[in-house]
Amino acid sequence: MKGTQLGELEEIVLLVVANLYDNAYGLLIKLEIEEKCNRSITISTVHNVLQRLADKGFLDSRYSDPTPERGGKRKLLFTVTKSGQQALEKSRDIRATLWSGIPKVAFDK
Amino acid sequence: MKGTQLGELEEIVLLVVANLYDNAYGLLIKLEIEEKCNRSITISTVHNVLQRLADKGFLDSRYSDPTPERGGKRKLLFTVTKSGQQALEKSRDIRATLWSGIPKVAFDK
DNA sequence: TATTATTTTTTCGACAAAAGCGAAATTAAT
DNA sequence: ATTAATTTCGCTTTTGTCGAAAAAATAATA
Repeated sequence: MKGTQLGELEEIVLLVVANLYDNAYGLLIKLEIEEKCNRSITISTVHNVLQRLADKGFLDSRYSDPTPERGGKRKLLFTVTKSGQQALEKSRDIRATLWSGIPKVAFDK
Repeated sequence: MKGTQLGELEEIVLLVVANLYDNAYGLLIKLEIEEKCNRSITISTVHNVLQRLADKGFLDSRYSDPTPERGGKRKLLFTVTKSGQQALEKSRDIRATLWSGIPKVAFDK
C-alpha cells in the first residue's frame, strides 16, 4: 500500500473507534473487535494500528482526565477525523459497487 | 493474519474475479480493478495476489483453450471457490454490523 | 517447413508496508 | 514502595507492490 490506503485491520479499527464514539481507547477497542468480529487480537496490535492510523491522519487523539479507578496511565482517547471518515466511505462505496456487479451465476446457493 | 484472513487487496481481487465470472484472468482483472477502484496496479501485483488466494483455497484455476488471437500463453482462468465466497460474505457482514453501530453524532455531515 | 520474430500472458525474485506479538516502560492510585 | 491499567518498543510474519525474465502461441520469412 502506498501509505494512504486503508489496510484490512486499519479499516476495522477505524470503524470500531467510530462505534465507541467518545470512549475509544486501546483495551475497549480490543474487546469490541473481539466481540463484533469474532477474532482474537492483542492489545499491542491494536495500539500499533491506532498509531499508524493517527500518522495517516485518519485519527485524532487526546489524553483523558485521570479516572477515579485503582491505577494506570491516563487513557489515550481516539476519534475519527474527517479524512478518516472519507476513507471509510470510499472503501464502503467501492465494495458496494463490486458486490452489485457480481452475476447471480457466480455464487451458487 | 494467520493465513486465512482476507487482506484488503485480496478481497478486492476476489470480488473482481466474481464480477468477471467466466473470464477472470490477469490482465482483465487488472483493468477491472483500475476502472472500478480508480487505482493503478501492475499485472505482477495482480498475479501475486491471485496466486496467494489460490494457495488459501479461495480461488480455483484452469488454463483456457488457446484463443485465435495473435500470440501469447494460454490464459489462466480463475473462479471463486465456495470457501472464497464464504470469506467474502463474512467480511461483508462484519462491516455491515460495524457500520450500523456507529452513532449519528460520530460522523458530522 | 523450419526458423526466427512478435505478442500476450504468467512466473520469479526482491523489497516496502501492514499485521501481529511479547515484554518493557509509564503513570496513577493504594 | 506496591500494585494495577495503559501505552510504547523491538522484532517477526504476512500482504502489497513492482520490474524483469520466462513461456507459449501465432505470424512472418527464407
